[in-house]
Amino acid sequence: MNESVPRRASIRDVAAHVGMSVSTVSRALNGYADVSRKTRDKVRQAADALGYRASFAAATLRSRQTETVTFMVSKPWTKFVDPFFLGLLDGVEMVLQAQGYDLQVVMAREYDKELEIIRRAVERNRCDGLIFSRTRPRDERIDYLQARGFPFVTIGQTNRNDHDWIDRDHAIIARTAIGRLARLGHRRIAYLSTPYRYTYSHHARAGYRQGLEEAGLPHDPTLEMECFLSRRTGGEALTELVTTGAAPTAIFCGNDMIAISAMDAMRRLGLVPGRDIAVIGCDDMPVAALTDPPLTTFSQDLDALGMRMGRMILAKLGGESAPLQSFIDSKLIIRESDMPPMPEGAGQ
Amino acid sequence: MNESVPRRASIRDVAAHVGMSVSTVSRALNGYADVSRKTRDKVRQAADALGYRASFAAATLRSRQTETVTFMVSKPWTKFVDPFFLGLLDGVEMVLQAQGYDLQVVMAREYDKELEIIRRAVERNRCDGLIFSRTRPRDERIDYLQARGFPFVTIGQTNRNDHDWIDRDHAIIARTAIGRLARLGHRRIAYLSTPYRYTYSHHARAGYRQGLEEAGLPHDPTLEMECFLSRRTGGEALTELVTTGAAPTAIFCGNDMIAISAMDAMRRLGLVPGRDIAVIGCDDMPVAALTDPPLTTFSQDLDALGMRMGRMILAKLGGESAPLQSFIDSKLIIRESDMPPMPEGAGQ
DNA sequence: GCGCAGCCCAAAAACGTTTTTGGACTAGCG
DNA sequence: CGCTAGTCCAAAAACGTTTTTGGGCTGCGC
Repeated sequence: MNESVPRRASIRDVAAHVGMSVSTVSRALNGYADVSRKTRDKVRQAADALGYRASFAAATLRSRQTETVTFMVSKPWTKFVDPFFLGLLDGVEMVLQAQGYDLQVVMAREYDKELEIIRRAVERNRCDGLIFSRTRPRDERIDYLQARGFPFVTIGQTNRNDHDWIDRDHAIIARTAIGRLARLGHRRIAYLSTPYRYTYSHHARAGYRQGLEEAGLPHDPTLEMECFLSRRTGGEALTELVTTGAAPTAIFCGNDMIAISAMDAMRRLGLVPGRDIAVIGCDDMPVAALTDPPLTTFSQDLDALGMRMGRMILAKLGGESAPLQSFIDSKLIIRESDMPPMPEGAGQ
Repeated sequence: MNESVPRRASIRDVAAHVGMSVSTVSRALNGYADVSRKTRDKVRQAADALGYRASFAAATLRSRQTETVTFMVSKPWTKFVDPFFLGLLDGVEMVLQAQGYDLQVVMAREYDKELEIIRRAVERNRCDGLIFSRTRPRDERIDYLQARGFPFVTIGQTNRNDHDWIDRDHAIIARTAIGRLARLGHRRIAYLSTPYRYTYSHHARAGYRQGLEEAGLPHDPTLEMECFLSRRTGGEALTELVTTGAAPTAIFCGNDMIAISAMDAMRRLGLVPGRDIAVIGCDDMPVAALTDPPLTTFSQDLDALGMRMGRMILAKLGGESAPLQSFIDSKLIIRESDMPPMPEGAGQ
């Protein structure tokens, strides 16, 4: 179809053009020290003139280096949830490209496919390092990569936790939220959890319980509800709590989507979100500032998170062998959804 | 570091294992017709047993085929704007993977870098086809690819328009919006445009003007304002309109972000969005349903758009040479922000 | 028995780099 | 002058596939 396009210049052409050997050209282009500055300049100039670029396939075939990091994005990060994702990528890409690395993103539709996607990438040698998230307490992706010694960084921890990760400290976040609600005077505080298949949900729950204890509040298991994106949303969980008569006066939600969904349900039940039931979310999605009332929630500095991840994976590729593990800051953003409880007897 | 991992099985190993030649194994694995079914099964089985996977680099080096499509996402698609992006990717990926193609995403921080990114991908042979968006009236990315005969599909048109694209019909969208606002009784309708560097902004403006004409309304150039994400946001444009005394009673916004920003400014000016100034947006971002008042806007079926793009690029890779160009449907989603104008004299 | 398809397969070339190996030249030192 | 170290470079091997080329079987028709 495009036969008319002249064959691309190869390294041989460049070598012929400058009257040097192929190996010298290669070494010059790759910045090796044992080629004189004059030679290097001459080679580079010739390469530019001929429009030469090293074939990616040939280079990685020989060197076994792709200079590429793959970021696998899990499917439930979609629609509403994904502002998180893109902000993150931005940070990662920024630090990778500064070191000459390419960032590639692949999508995983279902969790079942994630391991296969990783195996493909690793075994076909399509990247030098991996980044992914949504870690689970027992995560086969991590088992696989650890066994193979392949460099990777995750967002989130696991039970084994002997690998490289970065995470928010969800235990502290939850504790902080409960502490604040308790100080406002709430005594029945529910935890609307993200799915327990993810490790961080457990950390948040632990923080929730610790927060209750510190505030001297009893732990009522019926106030802990696991929520999902489709089946039993935050709204459905809240409705359940209210209609079974176990209504809390405040809720802490594992993420903003749950909080928004719950506030929606409150309105449907004739309750005023924030006033009748206080709510604190987590993530500080852009929408959080726009809800009614504006949502009190926990921020995350996505750029910082992304850049930190980029630096971590680069460190790994550079040969760092000690596990790199770190928490990233998260601040409570106080808006208007966390009001004190209604005075006794003033309710319905 | 990971020297202990046994060398990966190569095609030679599986050939030896089944006692056949390397070429037969290759042909069997790649499903050529001239290898018997029995042989193929035997080979596949051996490959599985040995955990063999063809080296990506070696395969593309020889065959010049990457079986990969690259999607370049432009930077201004970030934070708030990106639900668009991820929904799209989902559709594309779905149809690509059904044909055994991989989808890769790369990010472009600034427009200046986009051409360079494309050149790198094409000239280093990292993909067989490209998808990108945010087309401009004169778009050097497209000039480059067309000249090279490299397969690509864009979201959006250009002035040359002799390439493959998919787009919403922004002229019709704008016309529809103006028509509706005019029928509601509005006579001063502003157009808060997306940046004119993008082709579709011009189409929308043309539709806006045509809509005015069809409604028998005069065209007042001061009611056309170009808006950006940072400098002169929708809110700033609206403030300008109102404070210079040229206030419209309705606005049509090139996208939902502009609309949201404008509604925000209205409140700051003591105006009630929807009631004092009607607003219609475009995109139907998830937030649109949550604004106050809920935003009337134009939908886009992202899955459908993505899948259509996937099919288009596959057709191109399959050798289709005629230009593929198509519009994708967009429906007006009526919510509450497009109210009739206030009765004369009832203002402030 | 011979020729001819049709099916199956093996050997080797080719893809375009990077890396290894080894050697030539120069400068410095005794 | 001879030796050594340092600098620069060339030739060739290697990476792991796919594709090309060519050839050996088997069965069938004559």
